[in-house]
Amino acid sequence: MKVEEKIASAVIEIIKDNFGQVVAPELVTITKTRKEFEGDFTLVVFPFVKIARRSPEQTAEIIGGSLVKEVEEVIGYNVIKGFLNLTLAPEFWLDFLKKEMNNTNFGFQPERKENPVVVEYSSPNTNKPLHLGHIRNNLLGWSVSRILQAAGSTVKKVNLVNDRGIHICKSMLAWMKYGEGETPESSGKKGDKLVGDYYVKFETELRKQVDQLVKKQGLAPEEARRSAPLMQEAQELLRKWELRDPDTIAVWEKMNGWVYEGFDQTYKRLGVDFDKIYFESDTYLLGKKLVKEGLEKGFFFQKEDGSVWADLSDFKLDEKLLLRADGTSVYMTQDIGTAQLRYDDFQPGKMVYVVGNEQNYHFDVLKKVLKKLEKPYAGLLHHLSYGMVELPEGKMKSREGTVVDADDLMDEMVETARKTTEELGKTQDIGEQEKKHLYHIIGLGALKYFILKVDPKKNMLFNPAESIDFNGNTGPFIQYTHARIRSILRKAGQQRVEGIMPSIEASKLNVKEKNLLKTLYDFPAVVMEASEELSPAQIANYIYELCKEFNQFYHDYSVLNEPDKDISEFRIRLSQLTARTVKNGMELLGIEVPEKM
RNA sequence: GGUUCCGUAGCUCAACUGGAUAGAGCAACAGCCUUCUAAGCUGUAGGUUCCAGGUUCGAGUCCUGGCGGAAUCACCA
Repeated sequence: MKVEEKIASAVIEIIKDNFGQVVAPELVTITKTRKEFEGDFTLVVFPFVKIARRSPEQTAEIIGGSLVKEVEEVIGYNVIKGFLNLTLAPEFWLDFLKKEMNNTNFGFQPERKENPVVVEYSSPNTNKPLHLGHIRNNLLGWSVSRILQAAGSTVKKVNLVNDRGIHICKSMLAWMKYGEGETPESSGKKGDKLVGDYYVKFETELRKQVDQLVKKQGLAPEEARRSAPLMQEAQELLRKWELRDPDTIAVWEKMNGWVYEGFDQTYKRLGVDFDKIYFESDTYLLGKKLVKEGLEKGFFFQKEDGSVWADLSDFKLDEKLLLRADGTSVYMTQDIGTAQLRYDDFQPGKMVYVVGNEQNYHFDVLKKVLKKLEKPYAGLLHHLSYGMVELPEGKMKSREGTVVDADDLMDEMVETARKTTEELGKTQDIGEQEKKHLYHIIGLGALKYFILKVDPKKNMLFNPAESIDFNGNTGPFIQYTHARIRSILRKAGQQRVEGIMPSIEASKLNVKEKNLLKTLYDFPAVVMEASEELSPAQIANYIYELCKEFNQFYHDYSVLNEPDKDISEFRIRLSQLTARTVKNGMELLGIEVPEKM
């Protein structure tokens, strides 16, 4: 049991004994004592003053006095206003270090045998290359999966590829009409980029037709868009696809194959992976089937034109289309199918969908529709809704060419890492292979940290002109801190690092060492918190704080040149646990930490 | 217009879920390398937490009403 819990239950006992009432555990808030006050943990006594019928100060005095007697770790206290600051025996912190210093899994919980959590993320369309928005999605999904796992859950990472639908038909059509047989090999283009180009081509050609129709026939722009020949052809292509027309399927398979090759490269470089990949082309039929079953059972209704709808008015939502009049499926249909399939595949205890907040309404509806269908997993859905990545001029728009391409961005980051490292003159004793790897992990570290340190639900801003900093609250700062510690540990030598913990007098601990120990102590709780909140940002902010704490210690005291041998040994252990915590924490963000930089 | 989310230093973000005097980093200014890696450390300056009420011992956080921004309300995904 953790000390905080021990103190909390002691507090409940003390209140019962002294004031004759049992208080709810939620009222007992124990936090870390702020730096400007003396103490380690702080109990807020305001909630108990009514029960105690005494002033906050008197109440705190009574509880504080009893805690010193009842809880052996607590050796002192002071009262400031309604805050009871408790001081723990310094040995407590040393014992903590002793216990954890050789634990390579510090902060990670053993796997519980429970139903897995299925995390869906990435979910790209196969008509466009990945951009900065996808990067946020992928990093979040991967990191959240890793954090859940660290907190003891079994996790299945899945990707749902949007490989069918009208948008895919658009790039197919453009390639068939204007492509002249171009392939990634013939053009040297990355597969996803090539297909993306044809999607753009479709849009530009379509726009020409629309402009014509508006000018010559005076149609409204929306009407013109619908009736333009290219749009008609795309829709015809979709119908042919759903009828499994062999020629259409062949083109579709070929072009999607190019895209997957391109995506795989990007995923690999980004360091994300999946346990299972779903394709909507495999799941939409199941969705249709479920919708039809729902119709037969009377959960849904049909309009005169044959389209199928869900009436969600009992949930205070309106009607939602589930199948078109021509029988083709929509987005919602597919998601019904994939939810079912996923449930059948994994028997999950929870299904997390990492999808942008622009789809909040969609997921609200999906949950309600599944409830209408009386599916047991309707309540397991959790939409991890994250904010958009915005540019200084606003949202990224592919039509205006303001999209930040994922591959280009990674190139830039790695290049900046190279330049910065060379400018700092740190490349001497590093081999070529090693350098390449170093630039990669620094560049991606900067990018990943930049994105993951922001609370997922908030929109965030990315300014391409300013690029991403390597100083201050950044990935490279943390990587640098790790490299410095590792440098000390290398110099200390394996024997000293792996030796036993010296018995030093607890009273010799200085403030920086104690602060560092206290911060390290928090790590397991931070991991749990982050897994409950599905928030990598909490990990990022924690590691940053830890690094700052270490750097202060590093600045003020020497580890290896400390004359008192026991203290030097102790500091080696302390540094060791810090390095490991940094490493473990960064691993949860998918960021590697170097030995040297 | 309805619904949802957001609004914190010039800029980018925190604030342990209602707790003490709202904190970091960038940018600015002033310092610290003969000493384990200066991608570091220390200091100065920067705030009516959008506004107005309310709830209570206590509000950036909760409730109401404004103002400003974003998303969504498709037979797009």
